[in-house]
Amino acid sequence: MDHAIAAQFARLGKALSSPQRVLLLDFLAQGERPVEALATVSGMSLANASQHLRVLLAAHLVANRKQGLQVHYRLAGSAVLSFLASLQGLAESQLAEVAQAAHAHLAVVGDLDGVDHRELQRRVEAGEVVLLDVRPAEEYAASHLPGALSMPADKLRRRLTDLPRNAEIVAYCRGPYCALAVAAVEELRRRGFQARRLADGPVQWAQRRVRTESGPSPVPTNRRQPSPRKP
Amino acid sequence: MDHAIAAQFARLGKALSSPQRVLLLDFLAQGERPVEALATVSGMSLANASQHLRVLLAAHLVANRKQGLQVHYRLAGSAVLSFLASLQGLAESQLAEVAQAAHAHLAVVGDLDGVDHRELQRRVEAGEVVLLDVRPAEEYAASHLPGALSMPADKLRRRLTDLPRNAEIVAYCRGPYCALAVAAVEELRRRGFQARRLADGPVQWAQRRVRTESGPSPVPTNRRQPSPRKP
DNA sequence: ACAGTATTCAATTGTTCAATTGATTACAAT
DNA sequence: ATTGTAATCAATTGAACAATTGAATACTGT
Repeated sequence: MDHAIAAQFARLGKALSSPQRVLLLDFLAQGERPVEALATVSGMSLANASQHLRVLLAAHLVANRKQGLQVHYRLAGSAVLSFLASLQGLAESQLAEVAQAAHAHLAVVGDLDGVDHRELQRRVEAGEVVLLDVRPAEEYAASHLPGALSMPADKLRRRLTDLPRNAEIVAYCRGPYCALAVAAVEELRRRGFQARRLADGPVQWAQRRVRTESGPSPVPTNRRQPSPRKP
Repeated sequence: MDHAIAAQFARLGKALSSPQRVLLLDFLAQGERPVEALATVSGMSLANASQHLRVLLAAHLVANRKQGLQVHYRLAGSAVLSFLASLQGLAESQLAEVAQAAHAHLAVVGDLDGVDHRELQRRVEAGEVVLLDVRPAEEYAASHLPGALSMPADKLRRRLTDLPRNAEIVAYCRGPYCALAVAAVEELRRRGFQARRLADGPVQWAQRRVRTESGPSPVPTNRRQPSPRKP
């Protein structure tokens, strides 16, 4: 391999060499976001987030588009998403720290991990399972599992009455390293619901070619029976 | 995703952020090598190569073992190999420079790229194709395609008489970014042989789960008919 | 045109990194 | 024990990087 070509590969490594940029990519895996939202969610100053995004842009890992005053960033393509999946896979297999950290405070008894999404889909459609997407509404809108209800973590408590006590509740969020669904499941169990966490998130869906939908929640703020059934 | 977990992912990115380390990983993808060999082939000083290898070791991307005076390094597992494949895939899809560089001076008319290895294997066994592995002998020994002959690039000229003029010759080396097979094919064509390059190398074999063999060449320096036939 | 907002740019700081050099360790052979 | 060799360590240099700050740009709404 030539030095010049190795340097090109290293460009991608450099882009991934900062924890902040990895964090940004992970958020971008949830869908397109404006700079300010990314800065807030990753805990960086606006200018700093902007500069990190430019680095990712220079590495062609993200793309952006201007809409009014805001600049929306997104992953540069599905290749980036599947690469992130393989990076996470590598980290889990090679870095004991990652697996340990993940399973230490991010696991709940009865986690669904590496689940058969086709079977899950069938159970959702049959009404045996209520799927909860506990990410922020924008991330649900960008991409979610078919049949899932948008139930942002901070609104869960207020909407408990919408949830059935006879069906199993499966909550998911951004992926195996996201704490939202863990907290949601623990809360639900405390309230007497039968709840489990689905560890997969958009990165894993992409890797396993799981079908997704996009668009806003079918039941925005209504107080109706939210469990979707076959017509 | 937590900051601490992102930092773990970034460890891997950091390890890949230097062209020299990418180069080392690419050579290690060919098989286990002692430090000195890696330093030589990558054009680094011994101390420098050693330090880069320690960085890769700290990231758990490589492992080593001591044999006598020498320390032999190898990839830490097959997960690393498949990750390298996905890194190369990402680079090709996202960085126009890579694809361009590769196809500029590393392509030969009639390259086999993304070939069906099962079909290739059949033709090799049927004697319709002579497979040449033009990498150094150690790399051939570490892993090669079944039925391939070890024909290091620097010995090709002396062994031209071993090659058939009626069968097609397919040469491969370290992968799409390796120049050895390109040079070999051009040389062979000048001499009137019917030759093509197989762009795949060990990284691609791993990705496509192509069967490989290891061990020394079946015809070390003999002047015998080297074309392998079915018994 | 004007004010307001989202983002980017530019200059600065302290930190981290890559390569070189020379010294040191670990081991094998004799 | 002594010698030689492979690899690593330690200390140094200059270069690249991350975060902060304040200014500049680009666009919207009025």
